[in-house]
Amino acid sequence: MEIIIKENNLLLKNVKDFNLLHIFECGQCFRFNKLDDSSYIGVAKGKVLRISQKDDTVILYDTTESDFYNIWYDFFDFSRDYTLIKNRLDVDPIMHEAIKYGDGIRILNQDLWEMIVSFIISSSNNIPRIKGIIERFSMEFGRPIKYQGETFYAFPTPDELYGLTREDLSVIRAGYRDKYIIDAINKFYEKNLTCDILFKMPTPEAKKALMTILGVGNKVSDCILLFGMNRADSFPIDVWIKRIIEYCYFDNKEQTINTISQFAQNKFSTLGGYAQQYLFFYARENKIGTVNE
DNA sequence: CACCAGGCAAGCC
DNA sequence: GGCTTGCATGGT
Repeated sequence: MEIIIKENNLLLKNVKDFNLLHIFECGQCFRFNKLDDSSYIGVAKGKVLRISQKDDTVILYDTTESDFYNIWYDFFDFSRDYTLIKNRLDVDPIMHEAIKYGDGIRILNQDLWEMIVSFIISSSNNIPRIKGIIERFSMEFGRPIKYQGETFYAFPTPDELYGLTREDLSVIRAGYRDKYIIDAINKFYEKNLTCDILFKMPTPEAKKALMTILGVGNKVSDCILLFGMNRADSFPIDVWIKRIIEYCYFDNKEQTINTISQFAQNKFSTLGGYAQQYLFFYARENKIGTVNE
């Protein structure tokens, strides 16, 4: 990868295993949106980023070299060799197809606190509405950031949120999940649970700790581990993953979550998280296992 | 009008 | 322990 500074923009040339559309449409990130020119804009790590791609050239707009190295290099997981991951996961015709279809997916390293709240909101919900709730949440309680004459909002921190009541939260229209968000705020504010504490724990222990938060169960904790803590040994099983695994590997017969979890563990081991993203994207975009499939 | 959406907690047995 | 049910809201 070659880095070129051009006016206020940063050009990355010869970028491998990177597809902006797949990265932002595979359901891992709720705060980036496509513009008319098919670039993406969003807020992460307290900054606004606009980014575009043409073939193997990626442009980060209005970005300094130091922000690239300090923030976006890690955010886009550029240190990881996805060619190696794809080769290791290419173990059967189904995975081969899913990897080919979702080529260029990367698992972003997003803020842990943001992932906790975002995936609490995600439960029994659909992606457009999840994005709406998170956007209102940030707009109401987050710090404003000016960018090109427009105002964006950072994801609010536990300190900024402490003391909010369910009534205060009603403006974001999260439904019954508001009490779960408040429980997460309290646990973080009281330092019973912090990002530092969680990062120091091995995956099974971190999962247990996360599940002490109300509204964080088996699936939500796996998403938090995968998207907020870089724990690719977790394999979140939602309705889509359950459906595609049953459809492709179990003759479309219903299986328990435990069976599917064991199956993924045996098949993908420590790369389960990456396998999950390819399968999720493939299943959703092709409506695998649904009536219209 | 039902039914569903990146599930979960609480209440049963 | 496992199984069932209610849950806010908005889209189809």
